[in-house]
Amino acid sequence: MVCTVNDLQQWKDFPKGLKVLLLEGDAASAAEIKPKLEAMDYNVSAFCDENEALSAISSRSESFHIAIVEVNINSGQGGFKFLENAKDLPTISLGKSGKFDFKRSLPEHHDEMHSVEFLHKPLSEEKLRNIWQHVVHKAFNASASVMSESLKPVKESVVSMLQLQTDNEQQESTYTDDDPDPGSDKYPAPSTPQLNQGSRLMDDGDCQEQTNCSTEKESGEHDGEGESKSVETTCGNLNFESNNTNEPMNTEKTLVKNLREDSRDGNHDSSVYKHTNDKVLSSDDGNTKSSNKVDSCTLKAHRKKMKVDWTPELHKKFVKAVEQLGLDQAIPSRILDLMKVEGLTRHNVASHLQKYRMHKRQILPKEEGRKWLNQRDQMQRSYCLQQRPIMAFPPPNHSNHTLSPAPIYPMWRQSGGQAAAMPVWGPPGYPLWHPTESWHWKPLPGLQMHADAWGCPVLPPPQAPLPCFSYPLNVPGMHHTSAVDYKSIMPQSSLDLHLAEEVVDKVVKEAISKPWLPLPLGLKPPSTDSVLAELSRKGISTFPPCSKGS
DNA sequence: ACTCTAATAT
DNA sequence: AATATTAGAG
Repeated sequence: MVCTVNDLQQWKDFPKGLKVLLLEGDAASAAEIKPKLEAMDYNVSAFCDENEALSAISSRSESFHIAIVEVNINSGQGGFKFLENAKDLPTISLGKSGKFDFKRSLPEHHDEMHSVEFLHKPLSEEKLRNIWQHVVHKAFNASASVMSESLKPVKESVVSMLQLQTDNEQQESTYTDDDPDPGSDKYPAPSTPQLNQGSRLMDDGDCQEQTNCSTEKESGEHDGEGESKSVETTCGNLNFESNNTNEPMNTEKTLVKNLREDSRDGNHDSSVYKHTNDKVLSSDDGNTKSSNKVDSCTLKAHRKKMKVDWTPELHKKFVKAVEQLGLDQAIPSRILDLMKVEGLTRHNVASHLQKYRMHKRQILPKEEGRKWLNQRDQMQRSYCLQQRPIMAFPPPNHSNHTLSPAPIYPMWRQSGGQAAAMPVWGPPGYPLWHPTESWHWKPLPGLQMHADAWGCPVLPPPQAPLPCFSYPLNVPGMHHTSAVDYKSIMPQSSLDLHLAEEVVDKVVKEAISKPWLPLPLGLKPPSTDSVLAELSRKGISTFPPCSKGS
């Protein structure tokens, strides 16, 4: 039957001797694959007849560790029956052609249910070799169900890990030398150069955790989790390293971490950082070369709080939530709600928010100050522009002075107090916003993808599009808005007065504080429409009707 | 009870 | 270096 964790532990030179059932449509391909598997020291039983295979597993099911089954979508019985009946076995489905996504063509219930993986026919050696990982996975699966819920994370990390599995480690043909650690570092990841940068600090985190774990373990003050112990050990021995070069099985790569509120919260449901879409993923931001390690820490996690890995994805969610909330209302709890990331705690968010705000405060005022002067730079592609041309100047060649070359859009400034964070976004596909004084979110040089980390090119949520100007409103009929207000609203214009830009700032300031005057620099006031939209967004609906146009 | 901030710990 | 944790204040 299925391998247990213990089995694995005791398995001397795993995966040598792994018993593989091969069910192939035709003898020819069976004859082709079988030797390959055998060359890897797998113990292969090949079948061409589904029923034979079935009776084989039913009569001595314990003698197989894994099955590789060719499924044939076109012919009614191509392997499905076997799949149905071999649920106990980790089963790899084999697709005839690599040309189409046969996985999708499978009857729904065959999806994840019965196969641990789907492979296309021209099988690479690596893929064949890696099948042992599914056995491991299954073992974890089983133990997880026996053990506490808290082990799920482990299982899941293994799962996701396995999904990443791919072509690596071609070099050695076998794992031989009784090394029970087939995934260890001696198989360096052949990742694509440009992808390398994607690999991130996860490892640090893991290591750190690992440290924690062992420490904690040694202190031994633990509930006698005998089982978990054994798994831990096993985990420790199994360091998978896999690379993702495959069709990215739609899944974002995830290395699941789990979190938990501290004991006083008594919040037990929070443990796992994962949820299909809403998981705290760690990871190489969609990159590759992930060196995933399943370590004891993952287990431990259910005791200790784990660090949240604020990946760009996660951060994006965060930013999106913040923007959706409208900045001034962006408080941890609400953000948390919006993010809908399981396992994430308010604390986590708060902490992140703190950083986020600091960042914004640090860089935005400057940007803001320059914006006005910088307008010449903002290009036409601006999202804002499509609604309202702001700039009267034609785009210049290049501002080679200090000005940020990136288009910055005047944003709505929120009075309300300190943190006047503001979204900066732009049209999709435009590499706007290079945070000039970019806070190195992920200081990987050249890793542009992080530009949007704090970056904000998060598009305005369709539900609550924000107007994208911040020019102080001066609408006919709204004259009660005083210049004093503007000052409090945009105090930053005085910040840089002592700098070289002081002249510019002056102009800006003036424009801000005297909205009734004609705008300098060809600036146009915001349209009434935009103003109204913003007002209504802010719940102000009682304003005198005003005439269109300015 | 929650948020914010700063300081400090990991 | 990035997060978490803590503490004090609002």
